[in-house]
Amino acid sequence: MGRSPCCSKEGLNRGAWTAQEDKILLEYINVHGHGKWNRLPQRAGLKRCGKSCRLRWLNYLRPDIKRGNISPDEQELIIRLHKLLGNRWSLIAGRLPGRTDNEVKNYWNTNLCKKVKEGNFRSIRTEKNTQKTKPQCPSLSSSPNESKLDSFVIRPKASKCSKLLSVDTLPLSSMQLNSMSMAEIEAQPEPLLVDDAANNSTGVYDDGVLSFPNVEKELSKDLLLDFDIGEIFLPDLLNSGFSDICDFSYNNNNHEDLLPFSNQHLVSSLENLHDKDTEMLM
DNA sequence: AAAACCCCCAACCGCGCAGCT
DNA sequence: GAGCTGCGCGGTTGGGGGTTT
Repeated sequence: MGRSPCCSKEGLNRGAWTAQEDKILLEYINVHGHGKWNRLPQRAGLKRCGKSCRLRWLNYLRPDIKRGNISPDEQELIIRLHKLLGNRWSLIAGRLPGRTDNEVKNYWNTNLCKKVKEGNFRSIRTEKNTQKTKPQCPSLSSSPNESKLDSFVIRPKASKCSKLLSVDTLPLSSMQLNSMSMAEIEAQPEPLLVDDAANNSTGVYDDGVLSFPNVEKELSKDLLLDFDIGEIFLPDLLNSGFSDICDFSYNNNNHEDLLPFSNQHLVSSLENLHDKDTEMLM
């Protein structure tokens, strides 16, 4: 069938953006907001396609972008999240305030992948754990001879989530999980769906922010949903049971022992948190 | 000094999903 | 349900700056 191009290529600028183009785009977005990217260039008077404008805004012009100097904590988090999620750059970037998926992806491909592949990256927190097996780089392990299971990466269906999980069910470490029988795991309570709670809660605006008091009450014990993402997330995450969950080896062949329950929940939570973050930015 | 090589990263491309008609 | 549009994602490319020979 084929898909029509997103825009006519004729007469459009390509390549690096000029300061003038940046200025025009910024001014337009400051006045009109972003969205409707396909119509934006025409309205703003830019000779660029909508996709290009969107990318420029998301990866470069957005005011909350943090550029350069990826900290050791961020490095470690990227590695751990990549171990868990694979090349889900947007999800990984969603856990790194101010970082874009493009930046995380580039950073991984140019720095961390090599380090991880060579085994050069020593975890800040696990320096003392000397028995780590050498990790592999899932994104590059494309050799047909390699078992796909060698890079144990959860790849949940990439779809938008409208429900939020209560993390009550999450703080099970891999050690806890590994010591549980499947029956015990299946007996774990169903996660709370925030949609359900929201249905029973009236939204109120406070200083222009929509909130659901009942829901927040329910979730106030939920550490992952209650933190200040920018300041608290990294240390919290690195010091939480999350690290334990991630501390499985790429080379672990006993994949049946890696309980999908915990990781699937974790991934769902990350995706949901990502959605929540996105909503908060809107 | 200049050519060759390497590396980084901004930008592009194609595809898939969601929502609307 | 089909078709279309808008948007987001992940893989890839190529320009330009830095380093080596």
